[in-house]
Amino acid sequence: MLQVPYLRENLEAALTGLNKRNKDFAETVHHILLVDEKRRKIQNELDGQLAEANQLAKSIGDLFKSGKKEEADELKKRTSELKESTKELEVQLLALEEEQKQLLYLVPNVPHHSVVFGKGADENEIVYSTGDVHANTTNKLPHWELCEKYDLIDFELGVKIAGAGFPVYKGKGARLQRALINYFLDQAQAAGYQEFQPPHLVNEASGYGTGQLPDKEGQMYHVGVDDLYLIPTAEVPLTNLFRDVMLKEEQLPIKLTGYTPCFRREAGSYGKDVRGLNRLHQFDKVEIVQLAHPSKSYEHLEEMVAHVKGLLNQLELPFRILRLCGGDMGFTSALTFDFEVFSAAQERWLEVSSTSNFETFQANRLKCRFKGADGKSQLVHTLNGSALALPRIVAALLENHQDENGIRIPHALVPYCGFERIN
RNA sequence: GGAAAGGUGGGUGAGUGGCUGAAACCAACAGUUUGCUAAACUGUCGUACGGGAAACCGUACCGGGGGUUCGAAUCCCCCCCUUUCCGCCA
Repeated sequence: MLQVPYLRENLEAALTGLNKRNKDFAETVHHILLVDEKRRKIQNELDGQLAEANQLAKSIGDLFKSGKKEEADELKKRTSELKESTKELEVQLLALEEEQKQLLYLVPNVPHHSVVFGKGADENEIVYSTGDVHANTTNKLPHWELCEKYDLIDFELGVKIAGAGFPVYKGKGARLQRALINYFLDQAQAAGYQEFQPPHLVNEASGYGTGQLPDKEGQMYHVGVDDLYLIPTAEVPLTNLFRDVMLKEEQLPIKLTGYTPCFRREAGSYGKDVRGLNRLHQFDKVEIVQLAHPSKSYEHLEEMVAHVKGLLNQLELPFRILRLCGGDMGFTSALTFDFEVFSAAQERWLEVSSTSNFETFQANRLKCRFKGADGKSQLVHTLNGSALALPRIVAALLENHQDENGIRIPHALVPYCGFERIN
């Protein structure tokens, strides 16, 4: 969430930025500042009364010790008065703090200056593209047919075991999954990311830390008996490793990677969006995460974008990079680049990575800070990106690299697969 | 799941009602000494919020919440977590 002092001192800039999201937050922000003003006033008053009570308690103690019981009793009258009024002020203060917090949960991150105003996905800017994607679309089978033809993935079996959206990978299909995971992890490691294997279930505090709670509660599977959530992305456990942590400036940037399955309820999705591998309840993903110095975070974002770009080039897939407009950007993000691969048979773009800088928005909830040279603590910037999400990559690989003799495995992947062709 | 012990600052750990925001040690940082390293010595060394231009001052925080008291890390109640033993088990 946004920091109140930031809003207080940069009100105009914040509102101008928020306007790019095609929604008006002015009222909420002003409300926050109003509550903040009240809050500070009450705290000031409360602190004064508590200070007096502390003084009195000391005096009473001293008087007791020197046997002046009557004088002590006299002072006690005042303390009981104070006790009542401080109690009342405390209730007010807590209510204001809670109100402020609830209001802050409603306000998304302020978009970066490079983000344009836009109503939705149609207005995203294409900042990179590999060229004419429609040149290679004749006689292509959709990946779900290829999966059946070459016995790679059994969607029906998945329905039997769990339900729609839980595919069963078989034979070379399963091997391809494992190859992609290893390939992505190796590439991340080569780029300086330390590999982690985090838990796949997380507690409520972690959900709040990265912003899935309270906004997107319905997207996560919740294990009621133990009050745990299945992770929708490795971002959640990986970023939360640094919840409530005070770092040293020289530790930055911290670069993490991890493979995890991801679980998403995807309630309300239907039609061609959920066909085959397009949208699943469980899928595999390798994530990269960075905790960065605020003055360097946009350089690191560029670096992450370049990393993902490299992966897609190595997989020999047609793709494009979008800079999301304000209306399409996620709640917690300040700047997001989406990567979309072109699916040759479906002839549509499939999102395979979303790489974002959250600036201090997550760090504020996480309380992940570092101490600068001046000895003052400040919030880190958090960034993350998929590198990459598997299912749509698999869909694109199958559809784009198919020919009459089967499916060609890109060179980079052959050592990981142990075969050059699926047929 | 049953039983017991315990949760204090970056770490170890003292602290059973006021002199404790918290001893001591370690780590860290700055300085002195030193041919270099090491050692030794001196000093600094929690976080958040509020007030202030600043120096600084105030308040809160010893797992979380509530209570007793003029006054709580310390006493009482509830909850959470961790560790150990037993049971179960990949």
